[in-house]
Amino acid sequence: MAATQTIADTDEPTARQRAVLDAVLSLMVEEGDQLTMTAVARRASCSKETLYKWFGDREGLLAATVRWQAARVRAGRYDRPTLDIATLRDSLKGFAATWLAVISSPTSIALNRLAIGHAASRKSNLGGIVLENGRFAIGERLRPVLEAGRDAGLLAFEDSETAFRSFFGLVGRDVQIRLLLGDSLTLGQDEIARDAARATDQFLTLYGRKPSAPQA
Amino acid sequence: MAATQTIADTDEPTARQRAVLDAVLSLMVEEGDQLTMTAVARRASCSKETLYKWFGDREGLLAATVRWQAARVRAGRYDRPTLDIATLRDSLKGFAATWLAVISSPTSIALNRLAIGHAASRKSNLGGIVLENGRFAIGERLRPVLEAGRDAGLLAFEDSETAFRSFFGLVGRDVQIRLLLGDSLTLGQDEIARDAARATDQFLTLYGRKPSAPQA
DNA sequence: AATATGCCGTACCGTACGTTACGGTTCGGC
DNA sequence: GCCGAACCGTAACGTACGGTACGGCATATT
Repeated sequence: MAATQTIADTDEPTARQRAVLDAVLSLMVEEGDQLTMTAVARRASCSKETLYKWFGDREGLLAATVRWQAARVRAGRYDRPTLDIATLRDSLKGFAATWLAVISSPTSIALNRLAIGHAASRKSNLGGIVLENGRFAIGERLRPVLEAGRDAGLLAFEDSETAFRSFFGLVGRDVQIRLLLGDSLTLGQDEIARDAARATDQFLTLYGRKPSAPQA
Repeated sequence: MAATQTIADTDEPTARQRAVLDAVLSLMVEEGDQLTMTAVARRASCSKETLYKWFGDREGLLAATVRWQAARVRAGRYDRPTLDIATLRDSLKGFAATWLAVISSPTSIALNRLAIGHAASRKSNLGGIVLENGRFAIGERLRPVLEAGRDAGLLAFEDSETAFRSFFGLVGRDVQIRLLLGDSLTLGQDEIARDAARATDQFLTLYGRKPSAPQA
């Protein structure tokens, strides 16, 4: 290793390296297919030699890109779980809207396409990284909210994971798969807000405390 | 043109051609990545020249494969919409179970991965074909059931498409995206049946006539 | 000033793969 | 039994791309 600038899986990328990763993202979004090392080098105005020194190989570059984008998305923080139904509803709506905005963003679409393509061949963990930082990360962050809601007597469910998965389905519906397959589906700000509210209402209908407890 | 056996987009493939397409499917499922023309020819015990004569080029071969698999899945027929709640519930459960079985099958996963990978580059309509024969086909087939349920006073919704999308979300949840990204999620027969029943119950809770009408 | 380091730009290498071409074989029609 | 069409197996071609090597430049260090 010595003093080389090789970026390890855990290191923070430098500013220049982040610029390179942004170039990868922009190229992914615009060209989709043409994500070649030469194209990246040209877009980022760096040499291929530098790419290989920093990221090892193509896989390493892609993995670093996924992590970089994940770190950026993760930036949004969430408030403490609260005790009244209005705040709970707002929290859920916020989660839903954020999630819809993420999965409908061109960056997320391109990244997921890439990871899904690589999931076909075993030798690569891009899919795992995307799952870990997408689907599972949001699940982990929503869980305390759901459990706080249950503790406050606002929600009723046995397993928070199962409850979350229903919420996930009500929010996302067919949006992600349609976008991934190239359907021209556009979600504006107002549409996202409306869908988030609808999904939240439906979730509260299913798992709220007022009506009789659902679930077999 | 002349008497060549070139298969057009609308033609039915011959038995031998279907065998070739099955070889493509098996190769896709097993190898994922290694879907090369040479590998297909070897697996199908045919010459590459024949592949090109029959399917034009690689794109044509893949498109024919998608259509072939779609035709096979479409084989399942569905009964007439009925008028009592028990039959409606059974119809919905049947749809849900079928859909879960499809999206969790190795063939569907491999096919969707391929189509998603190709959706990144514009010049290909594999994604459109998959959408048309998957998501949209099932939507079209479920719609008469939903509308019959509404006409019979069992369901309440303004837009059958919107209602269907909620059903779609409640059934699929995070299953498809997790499988596409390589998550090791296995759905057995009993699990599918349980999930289908749960999703149907939840859908009926949201859109059934008995409780107050939901939806803003 | 001299040397070293880090990086850009580009040329280069090896390989994988889509596509084409061709010789040999099987088979239906005459 | 002969002819042509269809098809198999394989070799060959062209290209695209991952990865490497190298010359030049700019900045930092001594």
